Amino acid sequence: MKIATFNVNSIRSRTQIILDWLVENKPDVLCLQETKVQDKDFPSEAFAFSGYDFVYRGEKSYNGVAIFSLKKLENIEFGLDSEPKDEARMIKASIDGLNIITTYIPQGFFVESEKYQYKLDWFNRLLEYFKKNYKPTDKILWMGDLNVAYEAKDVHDPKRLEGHVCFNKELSAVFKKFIDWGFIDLFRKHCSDEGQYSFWDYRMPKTFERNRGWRLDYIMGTEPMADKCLNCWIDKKPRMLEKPSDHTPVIAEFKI
DNA sequence: ATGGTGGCACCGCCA
Repeated sequence: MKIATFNVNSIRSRTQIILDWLVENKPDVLCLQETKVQDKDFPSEAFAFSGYDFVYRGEKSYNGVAIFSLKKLENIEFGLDSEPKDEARMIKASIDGLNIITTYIPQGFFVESEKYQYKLDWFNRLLEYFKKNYKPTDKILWMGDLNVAYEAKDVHDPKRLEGHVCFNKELSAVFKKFIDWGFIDLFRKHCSDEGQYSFWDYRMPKTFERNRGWRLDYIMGTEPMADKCLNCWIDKKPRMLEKPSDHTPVIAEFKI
């Protein structure tokens, strides 16, 4: 079984890239973030004959999440269980007793802003959601654009970037609470190398070519899933295409 | 402090 997550930065502008990627990689599940489309404009027709079941929740211009699955998605819920639910940032679904949660965590703007506080609150509310609804012994995969680089090796210049809304000690401490509860970073289970990133900022020149990136996209699994995880890697090929997203997919393979 | 780009919506906002 193969599971993937990808921040597409607009599903309408990258429909063909996603379709091609599904055909080439045949993941059992693909979670998308930043679809940037309200539900009535979601390009459902384009995926109607893809062989995938899919669910989505979006809003105009910003955010938006989706899950594609070869097996039928069940027990679908949108958003957190506290207000604001932020439905366009979270979907929960299950397949054969495997719980899949995808999130697009708020970016935070800058640390002194209310948006950053909202981000921290969002993480804490999500942790409460996990604690309330699940046990660490349940089969859970939580994946998406988590907008956190957990360790120094998850950014290209930790000295300069310390204090950024996606890389600072306070944020890493919040993220660590998920690890302490029982989530395992499946990429790091298999690869401890530096220089492994899933995001390269468009706003500076040649970030991808110079590998000035960030690892912001994760597949987190509870122990029963980590035990079954054969490999987890970052697929840079979509980032080499003509009109790439600023993110690239992360994939995990399981012996299931 | 986040911008040199890119996406969307609508002539600025968000990453």
